[in-house]
Amino acid sequence: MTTLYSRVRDVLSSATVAAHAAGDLPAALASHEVPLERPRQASHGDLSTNLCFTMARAARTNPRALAEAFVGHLKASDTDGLLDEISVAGPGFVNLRLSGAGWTGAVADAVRDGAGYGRSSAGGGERVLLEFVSANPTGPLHVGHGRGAVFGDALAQVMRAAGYDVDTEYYINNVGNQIAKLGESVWHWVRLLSEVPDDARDERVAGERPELPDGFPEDGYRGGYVAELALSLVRGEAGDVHLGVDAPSWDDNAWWAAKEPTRAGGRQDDRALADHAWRLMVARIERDLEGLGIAFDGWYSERRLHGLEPAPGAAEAVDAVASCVSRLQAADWCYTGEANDAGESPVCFRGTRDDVPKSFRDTKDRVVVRSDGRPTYFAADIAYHDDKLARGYDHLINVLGADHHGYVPRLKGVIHALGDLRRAEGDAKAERWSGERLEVQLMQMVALLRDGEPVSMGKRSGDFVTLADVVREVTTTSPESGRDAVRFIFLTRKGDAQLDFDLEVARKTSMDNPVYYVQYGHARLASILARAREQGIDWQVGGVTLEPLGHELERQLAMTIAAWPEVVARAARSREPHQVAFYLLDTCKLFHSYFTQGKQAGLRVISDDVVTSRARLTLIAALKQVVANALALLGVSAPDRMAQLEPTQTPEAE
RNA sequence: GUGCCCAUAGCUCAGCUGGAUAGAGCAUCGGUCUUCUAAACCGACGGUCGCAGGUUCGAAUCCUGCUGGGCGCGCCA
Repeated sequence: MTTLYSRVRDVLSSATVAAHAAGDLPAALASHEVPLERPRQASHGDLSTNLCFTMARAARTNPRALAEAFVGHLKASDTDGLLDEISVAGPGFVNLRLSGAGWTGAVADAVRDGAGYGRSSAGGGERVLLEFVSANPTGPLHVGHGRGAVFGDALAQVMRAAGYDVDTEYYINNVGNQIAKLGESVWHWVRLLSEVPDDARDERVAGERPELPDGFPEDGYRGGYVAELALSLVRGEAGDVHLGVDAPSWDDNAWWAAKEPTRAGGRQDDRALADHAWRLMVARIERDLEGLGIAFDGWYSERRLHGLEPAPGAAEAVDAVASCVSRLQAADWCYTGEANDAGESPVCFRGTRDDVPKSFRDTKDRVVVRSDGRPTYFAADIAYHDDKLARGYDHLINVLGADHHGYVPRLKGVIHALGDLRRAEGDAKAERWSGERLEVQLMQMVALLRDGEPVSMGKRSGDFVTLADVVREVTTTSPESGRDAVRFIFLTRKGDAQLDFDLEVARKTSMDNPVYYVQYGHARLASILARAREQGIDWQVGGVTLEPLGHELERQLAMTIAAWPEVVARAARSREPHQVAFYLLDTCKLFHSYFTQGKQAGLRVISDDVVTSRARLTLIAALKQVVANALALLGVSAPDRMAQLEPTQTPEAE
């Protein structure tokens, strides 16, 4: 499907071919290579290209002179009459003013393509695995996780629309010290609650910070959610769990004991408890994500990598971690490190090797298997990324919290090493494995505020405001509003700057909180079309002419519609879903302006002039389509109607 | 100590492979509803793009140094 931009690019492209043949331009450009942008100033035309600049730089000539020669070929290439005026401006811009037939074409494009308008094949079907959130299942999600979640989810949608083949995945860290600690914390609550009459239990665990049981570990998880979790276990709501009565010994990881029974470790009962605890947390995380409209294509269990459970559909568990480590060891990517006092040695990853490209060479070799034989988190991650690539993905994107940035080069070094290893093993599919295959999108921290005052978010302290709490609290006018507001707030800024999330601001329904501005725009567009239906004006008949469109604002609106496929492609390429959010704001601003002028200056969409009304209704329909498509990519609802509020009214507080 | 991210209007933020006179919203001030939703619109006010150099036809954007804020640098995950 062609778009206005692609049609104009075709014209420019063939003009470069003609100009090049005539010796007026140093090179010819393919259509997709032609730079095309909307000038900031309307007087500079509808579209503009600076292709003469880049060519002049390469050929070391004067861009202005190139432009003068180039425009001579444009008229002849414009066989469909898209261009009205062609001019050279400034140091070498070529400015284009489109003909009416040209710019109204964007309106027709949007109406024709409907929900598909804006989609493209720019991504070329590249298979991408997008991993995000992946929060440890030791507590509920907080707002920081929410930011990564919303970003990742919107990015997946945007990239899919731009022609990437994206799968999303959540990596469950259900192995290791933190899980053991969760199990231990739950155990203390279970022991306490077992001795409390059932009708008194609810009160005992109530609140964000219930009084801890005696003997609760200093570094345990203190949040009320742990008590709730224990309560559901005690009541058998989570299935049949055998509850131990003695204090557990988590010093050595229970999971390790299962793997290597010869080592001293936790008992079967304790493992069962930890196992139930993280599963319940994962279920809660999944529910909280659903509250934000987020569902993952896959959930990947770390236990699987350690051979503690089989892959879905597989008969037997495989210890991929051990396999990766031993193979890396054979290829000298891992080696036995210095022994500790007990004479036990760790295994280290040689991320400092000279043949690791400098940008992701590590400053220090890292332990993958501890001296006591237990693999580290890093070891599991090696196996995990090996598995990701082995599944056939061309490109891996990990959305991580900014506090993990030091980890990134190490991980890229690992992929480099795995590629080297796999090629040495004769794996033809590993031909292109390199550190560049992994891309990390860092999300900076979120500070939760209430009226400008910081709200504490420590997981261990128990003084905890969860993501679900936040969504619930910012819910204002409709059940979806909390989700919509939270998503839009996260998506109206880039991910690389820290973000203050103020609960009071998020509760407002004013322009402090622009999601409503955009939704109101959509509702207004919908109501115009509804009005047209009431009055029996059918704009969807054949032969509707767009010729009556001609007002400057209508031209700008059409050009905005024309830009939508470009916005999607660029947002996907640069991994910046916020560009879609700002596009929405710009588009709705233009529309609101048009609408108000219509009321005040005889530019009404629906008038006695049926031919003009039909043309304008088509424009409105195209706009509504574009706004709806953009909102869909962001996962924000597009209401056809919004309840009217009094101008100064703020929603009633709960 | 060392590495990464950030610094644009009073506040919150955009600014597209370097491009034309740096833009929104909020706040402040002043206007606009008998007619498709005033959750809207129009106007005014407001900037030495943290500081200092450099690269070039051209720098908020690229490079170097500095200042300030955040975050890493574990046989934690």
